[in-house]
Amino acid sequence: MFELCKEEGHARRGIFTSAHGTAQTPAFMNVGTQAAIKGGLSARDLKALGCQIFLANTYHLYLRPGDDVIRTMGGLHQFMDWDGPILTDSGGFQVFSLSGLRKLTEEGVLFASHIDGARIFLSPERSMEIQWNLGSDVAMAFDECVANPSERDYVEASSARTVRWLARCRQEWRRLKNLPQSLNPEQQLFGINQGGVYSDLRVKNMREIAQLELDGYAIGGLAVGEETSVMYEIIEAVEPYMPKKKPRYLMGVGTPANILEGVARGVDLFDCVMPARNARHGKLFTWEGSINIKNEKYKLDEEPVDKECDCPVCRRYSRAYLRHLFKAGEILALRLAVAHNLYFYNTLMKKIRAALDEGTFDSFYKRNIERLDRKL
RNA sequence: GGAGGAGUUCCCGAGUGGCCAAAGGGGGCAGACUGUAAAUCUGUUGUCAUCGACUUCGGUGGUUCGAAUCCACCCUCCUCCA
Repeated sequence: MFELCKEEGHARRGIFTSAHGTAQTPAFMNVGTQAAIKGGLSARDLKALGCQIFLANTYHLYLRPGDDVIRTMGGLHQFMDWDGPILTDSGGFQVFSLSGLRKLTEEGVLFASHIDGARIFLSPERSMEIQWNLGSDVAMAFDECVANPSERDYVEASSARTVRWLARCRQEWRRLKNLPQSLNPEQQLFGINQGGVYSDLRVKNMREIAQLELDGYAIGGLAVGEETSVMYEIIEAVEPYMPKKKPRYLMGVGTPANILEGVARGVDLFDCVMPARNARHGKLFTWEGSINIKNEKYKLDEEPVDKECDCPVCRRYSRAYLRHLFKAGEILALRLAVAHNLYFYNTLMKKIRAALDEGTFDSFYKRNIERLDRKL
C-alpha cells in the first residue's frame, strides 16, 4: 500500500505500508543480500542507523541456506531478527551479474551455482515460490537485467520476455499468497521496467506492465554501464507512464547525487550496495563529498569523518583512528565505516523528506547536488 | 683459532656472465566500485625523465666487449668444531 502525501515538481513525499510496518518515502533500502549487512552489522544495528526497509536476495538465499530452511525457521523476519519491511530481489540481477554462469531460455534461467557449480534453475514461478517461502513483504518480479549498452534487437526481445515472465510471476504469486499456509499473506508484488537505453522501448514496456495493476513499479536495468545522463533521461521518459498512486523504485541506484536526481524525477524507493561496499573499501560519504579514509593525509586528522554528521562513529572517532583501523586490517574498521555510510544515506533520505514536507526540496537540491558528488 | 654458510632495491626473498632496474610475496602510495561471486579488484613503488639516460645487488680492487652473477682481499652475521 502506498499513500502519496505531497508533491513538489516531480518529487514525491509518501508513506509505504507493508505487513511489517510503514516506511516514509523517499526511502533508501539497505542491502543485505544474504540476510546480513556485509561489514558485521546486525539487522538490529540498522534500526539505530535509521534504516526503514531491508533488502535481501532470492538467488543467494535459495543457494544458502535454502528457502526451505528459512521458512522452517519462521521466515526471514524472524530468522534475522528484523521486524520491519523486507523487500526481496528476485534473482533477476544475478542474470546480469552472473551472466557467465547461466543459460537463459523462455522457461527461465539455468545457473551454475557460483559456490559449487551445482545446476540451479530459476523461473518466474520458482522465484515467486522462494520469495513466498522467505515471507518477504515485497517480492520483486523475476526479470532479466540487461547490460548497457546492448543491441536494440536483443533488448526488445528481452524486455518482451520479461513482460511475459511478469504475467507468470503474477499468476503464481496470487496462487501462493492465497494458500492457508502463507507466511505473509499480505506480500506485495512489484513489476520491473526494462528496455535498456531505448526510451521508446522503455515507455512501451512501462505501459504494458502498468496495466497489470501491481503493488509497485521498479525501473531496472539502469546503472549497468550507461552514462549517468542517459540514466536520467530514461527515468524522465518512463516516469509519466508510471502509476502515480503506486510506489516507484529505482533499482540499484546509486550515489548520493544519483538519489537526489532520482527523487527530483519522481522516484520513491532506492537501494544500492554502494554505501556498504564502498565503506568496506575505505570510501566514506560526507556532505562535502566522498573521502578515502585510507589516504595518507588523514594520518593525523583529529576531525570526525564528517563534521556535519552525528552518527555514532562521527561522534566518537577521529579520521586518524579510522584510517589506522583500515591500515591495520581490523574488522572494526568495516563495522564503523559501514555504520557511518548507511547512517549517511538514511539521513540523506530523512533530509530529503523534511525538505519535501516543508516545500523546500528545490532549494535543498540546489544546495547539495554539487557538493555531494565531489571527491575529496 | 679452525670448518662451513650467508649478505639483493622499504622488508622477506628469487636470480649464479648479456633477455636485470632485477621474479614473487609483504609493506607503502593511489584508483575503481551503483537490484553484492567484492573485508574485492586495478595501477604504482631507484633517480631524472618523451623515446631514453643515469646510479644500484656488504666494501675495495680485478677478469671480461659486458658482472648482482667469476677472481682476490676486507667487513658483518649465522651454524658447527676447539
